[in-house]
Amino acid sequence: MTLPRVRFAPSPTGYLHVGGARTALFNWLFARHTGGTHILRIEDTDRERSTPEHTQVILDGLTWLGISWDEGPYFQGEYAARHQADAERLLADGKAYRCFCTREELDAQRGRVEASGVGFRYDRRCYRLSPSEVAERIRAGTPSTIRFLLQDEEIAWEDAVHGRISFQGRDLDDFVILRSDDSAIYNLAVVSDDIAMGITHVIRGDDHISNTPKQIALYRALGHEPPVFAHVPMILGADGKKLSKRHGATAVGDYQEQGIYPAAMRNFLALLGWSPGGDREIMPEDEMIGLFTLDGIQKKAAVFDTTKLEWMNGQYLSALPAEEMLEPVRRQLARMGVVVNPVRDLRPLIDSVKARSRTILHVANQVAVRLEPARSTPDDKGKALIQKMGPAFEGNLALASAALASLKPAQWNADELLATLKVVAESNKLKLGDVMQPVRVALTGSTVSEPVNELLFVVGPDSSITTLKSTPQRWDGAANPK
RNA sequence: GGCGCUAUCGUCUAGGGGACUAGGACGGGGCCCUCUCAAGGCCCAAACACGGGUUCGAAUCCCGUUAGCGCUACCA
Repeated sequence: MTLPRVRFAPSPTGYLHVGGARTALFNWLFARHTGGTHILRIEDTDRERSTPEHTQVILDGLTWLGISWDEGPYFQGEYAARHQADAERLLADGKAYRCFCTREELDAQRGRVEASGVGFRYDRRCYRLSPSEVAERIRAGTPSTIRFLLQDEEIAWEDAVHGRISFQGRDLDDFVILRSDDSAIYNLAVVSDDIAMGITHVIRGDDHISNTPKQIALYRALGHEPPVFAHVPMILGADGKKLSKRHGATAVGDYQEQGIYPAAMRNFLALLGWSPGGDREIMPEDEMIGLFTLDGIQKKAAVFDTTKLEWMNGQYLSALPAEEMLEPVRRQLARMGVVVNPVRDLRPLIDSVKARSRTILHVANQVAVRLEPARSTPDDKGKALIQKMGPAFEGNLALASAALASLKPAQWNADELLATLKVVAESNKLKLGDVMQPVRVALTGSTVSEPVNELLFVVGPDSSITTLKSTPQRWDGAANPK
């Protein structure tokens, strides 16, 4: 048995859309699961809209997601000669014919037919031209396209995700396969390339279902068996409409910017329209590959739920060694204008905040505050606490900072810090929280953080004490509203 | 309009004729833990679109209706 050969075939006319990324992911997963070959083919035949920049964005996006390819990238534009030869072979075999209708004529025909409330199909007027008429027009240099002569017969296939799908030839059009400038139309180019590249399984979006009967007809006319088709469902926005820019982030680059970790994105995308069965959610790469099958693919379109993506990202971040997010965190800090001493080890800071973060951005924000606590400002809950405690906020803060200031450098560790704060609370007949919370808010601006003793440890003695002491002045307005 | 695809909690899904009092996850609500929060644990609310069949029995099979989506170019 020959190993499967699959391809991801994006057109470089925009960024890498999450829908495209998921199609790529399914192709890749299928290839890795079966030991087959994953081919990347850039469909750049739309010269108007295709750019090398877009190609690069797609390549970068796939790489970021950890989706690799074994062959390519091939560029469809390089196979124009073969496409043309295939079209002419069809013409010679009587399976296609020249059409001299102009765009304007066709638009007019279409307008008339659609006005009468029926679906438009080309009326084959050029197919009825006599050989001498055709020859005459060619001699006169009349531009022509080549149209495929579609037989009136049932065209059906066993779709790997939908089961049997069938179309009637009479519902389809004699579609153009070669433009008047001799360049191939999508359906021909795809079939020609898929045949040439030995593609065995075509895994692509649902929106191609209606192209499939035309492509099957082309395969047969060209003398080849069609591959297995697997049409994967679309990805929708929260309103149930096709995902588009209106919905906010739709490019994988956007999620990279927002601090999503690639493995989490990949895991989330895999589960959008595919399920291994049972309750599996968070899956390492090798397990996903082991479990992936085409019949685990959903028929129904899926809504992209950003909240669940962020939850999943948080799960990944919590489990990720700080080491592995060092680079993205550093990049983000630089973007925020936080100056970091190159020898400073950021890992303990990352470890202390990652469990409370859903994105790399959250991690970086919290690391920044721990690096420079003086940049903290109270958030809403922080302000509420300050108000609620009144003068006790500053008072307790002073008690805590005095005690902490008396600690020797060697005592600045989580255990000693906790013990010290407990002593402050007990000797002043305060609840632990009444001491802890002001410290936490002063250092971070937030009522949420790692345990306060760990926070102090990670911020360090000098920075902690300076910040604690300066906070009442720093926040004069916030601490004494109105 | 024509053709096609789809239909289980708000969302992602499990489910392949009896195991369904329809399971899990996100989100929501509550409790526990705790200096706070996150994580974690426990609990609650929340769905088989509708109508007909087939069958002893249907979320599961068939038909229809409705709704949503896709395609309907010398775009891909």
